[in-house]
Amino acid sequence: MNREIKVPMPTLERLGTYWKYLNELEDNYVETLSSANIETGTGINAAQFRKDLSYFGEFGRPGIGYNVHDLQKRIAHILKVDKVQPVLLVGAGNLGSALIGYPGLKRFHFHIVGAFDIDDKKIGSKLWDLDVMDVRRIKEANEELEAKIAILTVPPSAAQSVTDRLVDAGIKVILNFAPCALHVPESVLVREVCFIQELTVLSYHLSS
Amino acid sequence: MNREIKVPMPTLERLGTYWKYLNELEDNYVETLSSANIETGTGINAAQFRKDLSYFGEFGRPGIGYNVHDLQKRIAHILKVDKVQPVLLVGAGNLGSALIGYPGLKRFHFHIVGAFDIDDKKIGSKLWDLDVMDVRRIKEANEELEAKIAILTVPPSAAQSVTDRLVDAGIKVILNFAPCALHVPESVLVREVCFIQELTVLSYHLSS
DNA sequence: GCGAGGTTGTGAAATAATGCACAATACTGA
DNA sequence: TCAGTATTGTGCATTATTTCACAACCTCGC
Repeated sequence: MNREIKVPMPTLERLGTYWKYLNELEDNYVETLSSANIETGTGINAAQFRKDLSYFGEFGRPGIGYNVHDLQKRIAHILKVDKVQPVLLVGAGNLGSALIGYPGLKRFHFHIVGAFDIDDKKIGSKLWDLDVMDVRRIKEANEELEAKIAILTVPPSAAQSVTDRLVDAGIKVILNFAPCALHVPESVLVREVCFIQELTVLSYHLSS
Repeated sequence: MNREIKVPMPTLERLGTYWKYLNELEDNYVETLSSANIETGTGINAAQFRKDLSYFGEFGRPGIGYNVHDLQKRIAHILKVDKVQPVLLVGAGNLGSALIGYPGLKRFHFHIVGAFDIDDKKIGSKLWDLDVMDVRRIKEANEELEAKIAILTVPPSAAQSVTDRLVDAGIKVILNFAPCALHVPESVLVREVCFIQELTVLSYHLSS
């Protein structure tokens, strides 16, 4: 283990996979597992799993394996999902609405605590159990909500201006569903989710 | 250029980014660009862009750069998105509905031609302009539709059984939104889209 | 026609990620 | 107690990916 070296991005991404799998095992009352079980369950190489964990300390016992509950808790702590994470959602369209209704978010401790839009027709309406608020008041609203994470489901034309507001409102990381590159300060991290891009990769593999 | 060597996955993924960006430039009547422009516009290193293209041939002219329209067309051809790609969608819930209504799909030549569900209450209803069909009849339906691509937006508990049907119906690639690993034959390619995992990566970066 | 300035395509170097292999450790049963 | 079997954590070899650096090429203006 070595806390000084920065953790590779692929390791971080796999950590989420492990965590989801461990949650599933816990639900099924599995108490113990080995790295070989991880390989069977997730398709990720057993040595890779052990190496990934080694960035953060020691988690298992030689000859024994890992305790499912402990490992789940410790990975949750590393990923900062051991407590509820408040999340803002901007863009109350079809996709935004679908995300708010997505049961996985709550299950994994991401709670959408505020929904915003720029469209006067949407502002004030209900989206599930949330009131859609005016995106122009997002800074004000987030003084109370104190979210650091935002999900962006606006059309690409609005994405940059909304992003500027989010940064101003104290948002530190953004999950961007708009198919466009966002310009943010160094300190803010953006991850893109692009269905089109996923589909093009798949499309390429047809008949080749 | 070397057609014998298999193209790295990261290259393939970036190809989609280039293609989207080229479409945008075309819309803005830009005729010519250099690899340096790509770096500015997409954040991807200029040499990386040139190397990526080199897997498929020569595209630019030394001293000049690239023709936007030509490059767009040639990348579209490589990705097999130069013609309309028919797509099946299984799972007529919130997320499925949002995807059908997502304008980006049509714009980039992915046309959802059939929607399916297992729930009798949904079968027969309309989703936008599509009739929701019985997933048990998907093979039959796809004999006419001839889609090779499927999007899966069912709950994890149903994912594997639906996947088996999709494979049986001649689907070759699957975009999986269900948060679970799918078991498919060698010849079928699956890509996972997992919001939770994206959020955990972002969450990790809070305050570190 | 030629030099200056710009740009590609690509071999080679540098960097990053993965997977092997093994010492160290733990349990089980005879 | 000890042999046999299982499993971790990690150094190192391997493989994959990115980036550098430069020859080859193109245009323009004088």
